[in-house]
Amino acid sequence: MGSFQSDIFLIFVEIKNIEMYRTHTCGELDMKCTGEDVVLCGWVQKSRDLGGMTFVDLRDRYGLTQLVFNMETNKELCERARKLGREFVVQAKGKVMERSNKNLKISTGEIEIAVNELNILNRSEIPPFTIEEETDGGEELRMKYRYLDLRRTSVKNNIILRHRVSQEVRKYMDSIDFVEVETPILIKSTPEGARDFVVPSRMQPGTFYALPQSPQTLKQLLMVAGFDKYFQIVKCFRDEDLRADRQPEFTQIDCEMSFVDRNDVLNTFEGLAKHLFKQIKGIELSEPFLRIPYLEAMEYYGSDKPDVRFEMRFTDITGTVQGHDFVVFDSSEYVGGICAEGCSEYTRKQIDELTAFVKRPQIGAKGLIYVRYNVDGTLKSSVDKFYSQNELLKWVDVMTAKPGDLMLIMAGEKQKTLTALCELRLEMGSRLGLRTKDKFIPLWVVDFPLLEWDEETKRFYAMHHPFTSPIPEDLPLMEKAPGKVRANAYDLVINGVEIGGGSIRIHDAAVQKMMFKVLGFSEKEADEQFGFLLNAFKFGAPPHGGIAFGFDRWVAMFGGQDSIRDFIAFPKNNSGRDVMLDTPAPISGQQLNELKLIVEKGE
RNA sequence: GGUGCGGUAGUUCAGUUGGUUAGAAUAACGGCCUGUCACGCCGUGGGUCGCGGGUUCGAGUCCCGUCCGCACCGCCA
Repeated sequence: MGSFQSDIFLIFVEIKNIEMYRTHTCGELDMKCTGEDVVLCGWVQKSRDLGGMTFVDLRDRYGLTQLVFNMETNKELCERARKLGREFVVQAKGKVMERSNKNLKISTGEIEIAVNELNILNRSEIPPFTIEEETDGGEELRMKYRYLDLRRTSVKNNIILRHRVSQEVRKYMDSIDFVEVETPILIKSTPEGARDFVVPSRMQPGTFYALPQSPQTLKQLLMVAGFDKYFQIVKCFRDEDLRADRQPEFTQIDCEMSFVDRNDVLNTFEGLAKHLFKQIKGIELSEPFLRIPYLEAMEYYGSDKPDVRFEMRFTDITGTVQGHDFVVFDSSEYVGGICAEGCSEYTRKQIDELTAFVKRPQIGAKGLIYVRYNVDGTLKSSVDKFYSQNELLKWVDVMTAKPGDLMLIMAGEKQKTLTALCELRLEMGSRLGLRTKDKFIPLWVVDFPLLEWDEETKRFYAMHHPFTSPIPEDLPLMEKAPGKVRANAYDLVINGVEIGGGSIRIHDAAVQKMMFKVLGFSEKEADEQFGFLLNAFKFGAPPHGGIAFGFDRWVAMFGGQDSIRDFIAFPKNNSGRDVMLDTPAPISGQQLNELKLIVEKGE
């Protein structure tokens, strides 16, 4: 007790005597500064006590600078330096000196500070994990002490990268006349889409705000208001289960424009994407981005977000292979395959691995058939019993295989098989090293279906949202074949990651009415849920459309990682908890009373 | 809601078929050391084997339940 208090007193005295905390950061001194008197502040990364002298690595946001203490020059100071613990906060005054032994691994490695005054600004407990690049800390511990984790270079750099991207977004959007407008966080719950987070109202007990899943309707109202180019970097909330690339609160670059068609929107935001790639990654994407229709993406890649860094498209060989008494193929709705270049020498073991891969419960394929197209032109397959070499040669033709290739084939119900082939294709892409982190191929997926049929509730749901406009030429189909109507919608996909999506919206009251009808909303229900929007559309809504980008994902992609978690300062864990804040948590009885809420106890 | 993997020293992990006092590395602490930068050398302390129950002469190890973490499926307009 006594010693703790005297420590406080000591620190207090030291702080009082400080006139200027620091003259430089720990990342900026070099040989040009030798001889200068400097003052540095930072955290003790590590100290190395060699007996006669002691080295201390001082760290701040900018880098690492070595402090040196010598028993011969100043015994008392050197002994104090020896007692510094990890993560102590100190101020060091001294002279910049050239090192006799240089460390070329760090930018300040040619110099060191010969310290003549050392002030301990604050002490630290022993950190629960090492604050180093190769930390010994596990995920959970790092999240609990996230403020310590954020001291580590890689996590810190991710957060700085995020800052840089947001700055570049604002710079670019401003340069093309977009206005950033903040929209409210306490809004209204809507039935469609993801589950809402809700906030109880105290003033009107029994009623609730909802947090926005996106500012969709609000940005449309801004279009009615005449802000013809709007954007916002904005938090969105969805109460759904988490993934490595999904957090319950996440950030979007939300954009909307008036008097535009699809091309205008795609071109504008291709511009933004190119700007970011240039500024952040130094990559010049000069070609226009590829555009492929949804149906084509599904047919050739089995996914609405294909990774097109490599080809390996699917070939439908149903017609070629059926009718040879091979019951697996004959009874299948779809038989398709991919051709893995140069893999004909795959061993039995490797093929078994792939078979096990597609049979995993998550993929659920029944099996995998292979055809080796050997370099000598012969063919070896797992279905040799049913197909002659001549028959197999037809497959080679259809799949445009070359000697040395390996054809991998799956069969079954079409949709399921395409999905399984998609996983197999990605796996082969990874195995062949075709999915390199430094290569970026953006792609617009267009012409999504407007509606999706749900078997459980026996009704259509909007694939995007209920304000997405149909492609004009499909409008006549709305009444008789709603499932066939294509939406004027688009996604930006980069390296198999859905980075953003949007659409041209409905601005015509009659079309909107038709849409609600197909979705099974009565006029009354539509009015209750979206009356504010429908009402606004009566007062001169301009034609408009827009897009929203997953900001966290985009930053993570620039940072070369699949998980967005380390690009968010304080993320939630797998089950939606903030383990640092220890929340969600119960609230007090008084709070519940004020809100007129009763919480049921137990299950 | 479901599937898989995991939970052992402050931390990251090992721990055989169920069998003596549960180990290693690292961190911490003490000592030695004048050019370290993953410093080196010597020494010391440190364990609710997630929690509860069961089987057994005996459980870190086997069984049941439960909690927590990670990845994935469902879900995410």
